Amino acid sequence: MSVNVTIPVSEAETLTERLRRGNLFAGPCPSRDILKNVSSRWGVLILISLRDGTHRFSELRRRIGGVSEKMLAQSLQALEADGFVQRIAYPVVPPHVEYSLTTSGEEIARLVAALADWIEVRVPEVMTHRAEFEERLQGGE
Amino acid sequence: MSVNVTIPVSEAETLTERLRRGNLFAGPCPSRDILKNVSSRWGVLILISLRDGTHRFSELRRRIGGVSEKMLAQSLQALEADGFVQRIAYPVVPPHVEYSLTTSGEEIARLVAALADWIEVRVPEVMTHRAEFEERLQGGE
DNA sequence: CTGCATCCGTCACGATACTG
DNA sequence: CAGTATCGTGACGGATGCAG
Repeated sequence: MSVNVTIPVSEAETLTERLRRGNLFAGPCPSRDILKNVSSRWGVLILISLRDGTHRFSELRRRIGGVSEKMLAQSLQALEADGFVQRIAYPVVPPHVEYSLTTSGEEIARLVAALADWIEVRVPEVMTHRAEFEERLQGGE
Repeated sequence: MSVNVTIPVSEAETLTERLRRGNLFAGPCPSRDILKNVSSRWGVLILISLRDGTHRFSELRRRIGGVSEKMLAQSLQALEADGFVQRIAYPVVPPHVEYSLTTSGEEIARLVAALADWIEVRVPEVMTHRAEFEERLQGGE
């Protein structure tokens, strides 16, 4: 369970540099897994969805277009295990389960949402660039 | 090539809300692809690596632990097509190719790096939480 | 050195059916 | 309603060989 990783530290050692405990550039570092859960196809959308409060399983399922029950449950569990999502199950029938962000979940969701916002705003430019890029491939060959 | 997507707009319409052109929550929106390239296993590390300047193919390969030639080339091309990475090939032998961030690449790399930094710092807490979570599963069953 | 092409194993993912 | 179990497919990703 050790996560000690040697990292190169320059003379100009910043604050986050001193606090950094993982190293994404080292292959077997657990930070890779964490990033994977958070930045996965459905992980991103779950985190963003939960930013506006508590939601039930079926609400999330409806909100997130194209997600299957299996993947939603799986992704939610991964985020719960990492401590980003809190799950509360009320022992009633029919079942009632609520999902919300933990404190650290809110923090990381903020960063993820910033990335998502940037992308959604820039979709047109990127698509244009993609078209030009592929056009250049045609002409160049 | 149309990317028009209807999005719900509340009365409190923010700035990014008005500029938003894509919708990650709609299944077939191209924003999903963009996010995928950027937040992919190797895309993240490439963007972060290029933040400190221009690098050659083999430099990136060495720096990013565990990446294969194939995936590095593939990921770089995806990022180039989307306009985040600029590729300059010098017509010499042996070949010499340099990769760097475009302006929009720098912007998105900043956001990705913020996410990565946050994760690397929190690796220990998350690992602890994971252990406790799995322990609870044992005891609860 | 920097790729591209090919083969091939793995596993992520979706569809479906079933349980509490 | 909120999952779990099972199965089948396809995409992802690694290894190797080759070209410019």
